[in-house]
Amino acid sequence: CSRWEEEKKEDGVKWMQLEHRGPYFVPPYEPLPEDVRFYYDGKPLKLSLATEEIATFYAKMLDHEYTTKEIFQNNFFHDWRKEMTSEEQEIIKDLGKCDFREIHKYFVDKNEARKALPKEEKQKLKEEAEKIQEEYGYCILDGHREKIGNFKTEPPGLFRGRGEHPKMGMLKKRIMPEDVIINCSKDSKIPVPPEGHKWKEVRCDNTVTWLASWTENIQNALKYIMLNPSSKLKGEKDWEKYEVARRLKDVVHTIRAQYRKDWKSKEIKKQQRAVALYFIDKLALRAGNEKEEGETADTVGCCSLRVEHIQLHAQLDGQKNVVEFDFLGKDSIRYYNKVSVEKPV
DNA sequence: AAAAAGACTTGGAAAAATTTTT
DNA sequence: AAAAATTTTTCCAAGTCTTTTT
Repeated sequence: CSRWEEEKKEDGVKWMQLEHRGPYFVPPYEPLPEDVRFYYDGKPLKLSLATEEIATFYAKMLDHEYTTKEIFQNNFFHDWRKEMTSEEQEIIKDLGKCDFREIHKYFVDKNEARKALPKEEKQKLKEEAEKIQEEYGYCILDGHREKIGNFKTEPPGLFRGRGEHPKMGMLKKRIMPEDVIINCSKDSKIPVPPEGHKWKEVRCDNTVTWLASWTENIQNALKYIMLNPSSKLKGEKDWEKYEVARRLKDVVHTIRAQYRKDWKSKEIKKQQRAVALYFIDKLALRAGNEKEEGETADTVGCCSLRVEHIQLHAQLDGQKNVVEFDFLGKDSIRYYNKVSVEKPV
């Protein structure tokens, strides 16, 4: 019996049994050695543990272009100050007077030391990582041992949006067991939270595929621990997708004919839809959804294109009827293209 | 009906591992 | 053996689409 033929489940039900060990938490912060110092206004200043940790996030990024951006600096400094003790808040009032260079150097050196480690030391580290992978990297789903995609919680750090993101530099907080919702089957061994902690919630919802989730503090969005694409659940979904594509192949001619007809429609909506469909088909543009302004970088897809994103030319570079696109798409990737289109468009 | 929340997929960048060149 | 180039893997923000709430 092939894995594809296992009994069909009820509508929406994704599994009957799910057992795992919960997410693997990143190790706690290790304080800097005494001789690695932070300087404020030229003088060394000993920081509290929490403040120091956040300082290291910034220090590690010192040679990254992010740290030269004003939004990044402002967001970082604002969030950093929030976590300082009141004494620290009294002193540290200007990011320009903060000197992270010694901390930065410490991490650069540390990285190099790690690279130069003797071969057997490296081997040992590798084996330890594999042990963790064995323990936390797999789950039991309906009797099969399946690989998990991301079994570690995301480490704390500074948010790096893509493109001109208004939230770049904000503090991404450490995920605690108290933030995490565990999803597993009732009869399974329920994962044990780390010593001295408890889960936010343990639930048994077999209509979803995630094993654990938490709310991330930057966008206030949910993050999930899910299976690896090689797993059965994902594989099946993927297969469905290709099935849809296969069916599409048979009707694509009809769709193309329909939208050509709709170009001449009297209804403006129909016309717009037809033109959009044409661009998606011909240029493989993304569909494009609505989204909140100011919360994210300003990017668009096909249906959210605005007039300022295109220019029309009856004649350009020896081609007729050219549409010139210029906009930021997913991840603020610039989309720039000139296409000659069929006349009515 | 609209808006918000939830659940997944996507894909680029960075890191790590591996191979090739010097 | 070191360095450089290339490939693979990991990571995670940012999309899309669906479901739930208002």
